[in-house]
Amino acid sequence: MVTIADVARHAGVAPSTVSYVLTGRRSISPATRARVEASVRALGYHPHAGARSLASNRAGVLALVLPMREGMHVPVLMQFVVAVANAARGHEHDVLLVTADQGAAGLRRVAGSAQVDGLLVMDVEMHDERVPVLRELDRPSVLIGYPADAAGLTCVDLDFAEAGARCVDHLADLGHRYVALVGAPRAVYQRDTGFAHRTMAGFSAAAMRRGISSTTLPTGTDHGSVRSAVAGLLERHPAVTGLVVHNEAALPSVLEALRATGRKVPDDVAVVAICPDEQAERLAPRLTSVRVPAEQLGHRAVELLMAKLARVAVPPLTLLPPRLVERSSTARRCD
Amino acid sequence: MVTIADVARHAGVAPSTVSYVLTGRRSISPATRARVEASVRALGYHPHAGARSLASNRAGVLALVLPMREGMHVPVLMQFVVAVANAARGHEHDVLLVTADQGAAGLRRVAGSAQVDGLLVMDVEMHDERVPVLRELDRPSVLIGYPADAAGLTCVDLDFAEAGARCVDHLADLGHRYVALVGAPRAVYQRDTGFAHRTMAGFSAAAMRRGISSTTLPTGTDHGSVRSAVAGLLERHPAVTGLVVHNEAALPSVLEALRATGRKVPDDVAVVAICPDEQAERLAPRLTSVRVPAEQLGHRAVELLMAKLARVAVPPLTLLPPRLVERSSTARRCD
DNA sequence: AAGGGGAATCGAATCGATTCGACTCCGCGC
DNA sequence: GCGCGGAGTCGAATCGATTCGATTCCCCTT
Repeated sequence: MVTIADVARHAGVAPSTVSYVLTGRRSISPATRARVEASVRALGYHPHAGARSLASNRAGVLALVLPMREGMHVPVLMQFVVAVANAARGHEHDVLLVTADQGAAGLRRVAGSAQVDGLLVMDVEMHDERVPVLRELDRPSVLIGYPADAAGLTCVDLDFAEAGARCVDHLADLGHRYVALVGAPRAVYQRDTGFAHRTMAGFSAAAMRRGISSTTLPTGTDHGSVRSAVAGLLERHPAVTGLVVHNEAALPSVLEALRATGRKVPDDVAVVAICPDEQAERLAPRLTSVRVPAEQLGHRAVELLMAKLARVAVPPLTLLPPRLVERSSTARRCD
Repeated sequence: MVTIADVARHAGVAPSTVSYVLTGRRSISPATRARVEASVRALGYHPHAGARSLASNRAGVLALVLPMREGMHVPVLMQFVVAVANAARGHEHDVLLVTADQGAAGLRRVAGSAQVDGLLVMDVEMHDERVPVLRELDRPSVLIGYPADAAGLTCVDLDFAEAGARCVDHLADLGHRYVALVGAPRAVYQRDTGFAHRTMAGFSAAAMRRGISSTTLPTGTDHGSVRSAVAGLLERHPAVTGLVVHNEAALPSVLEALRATGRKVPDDVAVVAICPDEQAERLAPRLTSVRVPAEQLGHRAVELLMAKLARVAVPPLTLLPPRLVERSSTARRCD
């Protein structure tokens, strides 16, 4: 292995000088800088990560705590992971994967062993056992999603309440008087997940505000159950003309189910989805949707974490504003 | 931070003794062991990862190089990632994410800085720029998928050629005389990806062997293009009665397209998919399929890497045998 | 000409674990 | 009774960077 001493010898300087060239923490004459950089390249020097972390008390690694539970839409999750990895690389950091099934102990382990400088935690529940642990850790963290008690934490999320409301407003503006929310699987609500609750709350509140009728139903992800759920909904509430779908995995089946009952989109029933743009583009018809900005969320989460690492103050809660994009699954309603 | 010296003092022993208790590399009297373990718990001691890696020359971390390119099916990929993370934890290792867009330089960086003990590389192409780099690195690696020249490497993969053949055999056994392969997006073939080629080769060879007609077509992933591709296929080759689909993302659209042309599955056209079991179970009708054993592959890859780290010899190529599960999308054909 | 000050560099201490050699007991065999 | 060997423990060297004074040198001011 090539060490900093080897580079120093090769360049004819002290090891500390090499270090200062590399970290830029002290001024270095252009001549020396050039000589050292040449030696680094000539020898193919990479600083030893362990030694660096020991001496500098910085690991150059962020922990990303993955959720692995029922009802999460995997492609969205993956977009997020990749966005985080890229953003982290932009700040000279790598990403260590921690699976959620390691629970709070996993957080303690990676933080306690100084393996990571900070933590990103996804899919936080309203009452999450990991939240108190994060508070007591000596390392900064950023949550994606936010728990009931977010005091002392830094959270990022899409403003799901506003997203639900936007969908209703859009439908109401188009003349719909009765709308339904086709939501996440029941399990997601049962385990008290913030984003599902908030969407529902925003949806219902907006319907009240606009004075239109609304109903909601949780939905599974397999074709059969989605189909029968949608059919049941339309049977019980035949006046429903607008659907808000917050369940990425069920989207194709929802459209199929509408087709099967002979309803045309958007003429008989309008559909607004909360899902990533690519998915909205890929289905037929192309869906009016509020995008889930996984990429942005990941990016922002890393920015916030880096700021905390640099001891810069950050807002406790960052809610990204939802953006609704109109496509072919909604149209003005002429009653 | 609690150090090993703190633990040693608390337990009334030398730091080295604490280390031996923790690593088990020398014999320790039961009494001392108990005392040290109690102190470790009492103080909440976690060894400093950097210090450990510096002293022992082992990082306790594996690199996982993620593909991030067109045509990969994300849920399968994610299954794989999680399987790797869990398997690694089972061997006291963590997983560091390296995105493929960092290319060979990324590998050099994480290996050169001793950040990881070994590397897992996914989605290897036939002529992959990373392969020569892996050969020259001083750290062991395992590839998922295998390149044209696999000399000196360790590779794991599903036996895709055999998988393609199994599908054909199954259809031939049921009496089909004309089968088609609905494959990956054209881009996947163009960039010379092993698994797509091998499936196709196995498919075609088996058709020859069984003396039945066959045709193949690459397919996109968006609804419209899949639909027209399938419609076109059936128009040009009306005698086709069996479809082998090796394109997870296109599956729902393929079924839809068949329905749209008025063909019944399995009565008019039989369908065999190469996809994860859950997906086969989730669609309507439930699909006869050869499973893509992402979980097993990840697990096996980690096992192989750990063996190499322990300097145990391992086979250069591990091909997992495909398993075909019969479901409702194929049935005996009575001509 | 003396002295102040900043830029550039060096040397040595430091981070926290692992590991090797050495030392102390103790029991056993002869 | 002496020596031998193994079990158990300790002490010190070591891993490879960072970082904090300290030092040198030069320029500029007064």
